[in-house]
Amino acid sequence: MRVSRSQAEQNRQTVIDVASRLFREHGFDGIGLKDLMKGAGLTQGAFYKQFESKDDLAAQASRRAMEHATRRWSAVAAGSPDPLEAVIGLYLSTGHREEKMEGCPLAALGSDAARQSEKVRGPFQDGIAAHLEILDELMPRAESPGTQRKAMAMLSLMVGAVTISRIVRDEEMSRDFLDAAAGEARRIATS
Amino acid sequence: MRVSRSQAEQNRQTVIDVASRLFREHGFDGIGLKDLMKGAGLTQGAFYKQFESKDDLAAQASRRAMEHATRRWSAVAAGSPDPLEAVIGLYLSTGHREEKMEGCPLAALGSDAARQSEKVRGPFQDGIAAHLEILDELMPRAESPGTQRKAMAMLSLMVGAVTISRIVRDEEMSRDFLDAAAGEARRIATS
DNA sequence: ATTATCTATAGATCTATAGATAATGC
DNA sequence: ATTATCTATAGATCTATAGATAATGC
Repeated sequence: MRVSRSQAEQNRQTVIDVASRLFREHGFDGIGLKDLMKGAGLTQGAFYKQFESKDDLAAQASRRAMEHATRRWSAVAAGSPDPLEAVIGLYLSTGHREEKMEGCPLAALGSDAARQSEKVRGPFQDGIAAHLEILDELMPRAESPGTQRKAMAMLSLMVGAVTISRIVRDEEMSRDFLDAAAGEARRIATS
Repeated sequence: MRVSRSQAEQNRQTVIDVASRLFREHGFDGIGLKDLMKGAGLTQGAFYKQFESKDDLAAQASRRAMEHATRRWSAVAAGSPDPLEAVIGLYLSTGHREEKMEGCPLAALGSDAARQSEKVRGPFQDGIAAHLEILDELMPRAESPGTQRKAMAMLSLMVGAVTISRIVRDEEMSRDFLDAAAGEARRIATS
């Protein structure tokens, strides 16, 4: 039953990956250790040799999810002639709205995260700061000062819009929120 | 043990009021029927004579919370010489950030609501529409068309900012999000 | 006679721990 | 000998139901 150290380490990484997705889909309280471990092909009993507690896993999964999201923004920006527009367009798309499990952890877990321990909120804060840095760098610097504050407003706008677009049952209204936010995000950048 | 019909109805209303606050504080999955009923001075056994299921209570509590929030916006607007500024100032304040239990359900339960049944998301959608109507009416109509879309962007911005300000552990950063969003909300209105 | 609430409980699930097992690592 | 994972379980909690109780409403 015992596996090699590298296999054990790989299992641990798989659990964190799986948890980062399942927490985004079901919320921190909406999925148990049994199903989280099952998602990684293990049983519940193996959990506590790998993690201190569920809160510990939540913290590590949150860090991984936020870092993944940050890298995604960087990649999208790097691969486009209009980087800021690319980030805005991708984030405020129906595609992102539908893929909660792989999408932004702030939109998938925002109100949940506010109720978590400091250990979990720490990784969220770090990820937020990283997102702000990317937006700040992409912001046209010519005529406009205060890009830091603009980045904060833009992130708030985008997170709020995707969150609301996922609540709303009416497809047209849901889409309008994404479009309205995209339009306003572009205006924030160029004002 | 039996109480009069009007007393029973009053008890039901109290349960809905209590639930609308406790769900905002702990999330839909973060509080059980036992504690919800206890908050209304009753025991768990009385629950199913009053409600179909926990989901049923979640829907009714969500409706009440959203209607309460809408009325609050109306009242604040009606009592100020600069109604839109009053709503923005109140919503994006540290006071609102701290009083999750009495504050906006979208900020307190946004990512949770997206995972709920249609029965719960319906009341949220109705409340969102009501909030948009208020913003739309308060928006200066002079030079600016598309007030409907502006209202959507403004609501997304405000909900996102309060949600993030509650996650962030650093007090200065948290406050900066509220201030940045307030500044941008004013600019959306007057552009 | 009806019924709102109570106590009690069923059956499922949750987090966390204990002890057995079998493969690794020395 | 050590240890990663397994099965099994403790003890708490969850939603929902059953039956008793006592006050209302006819």
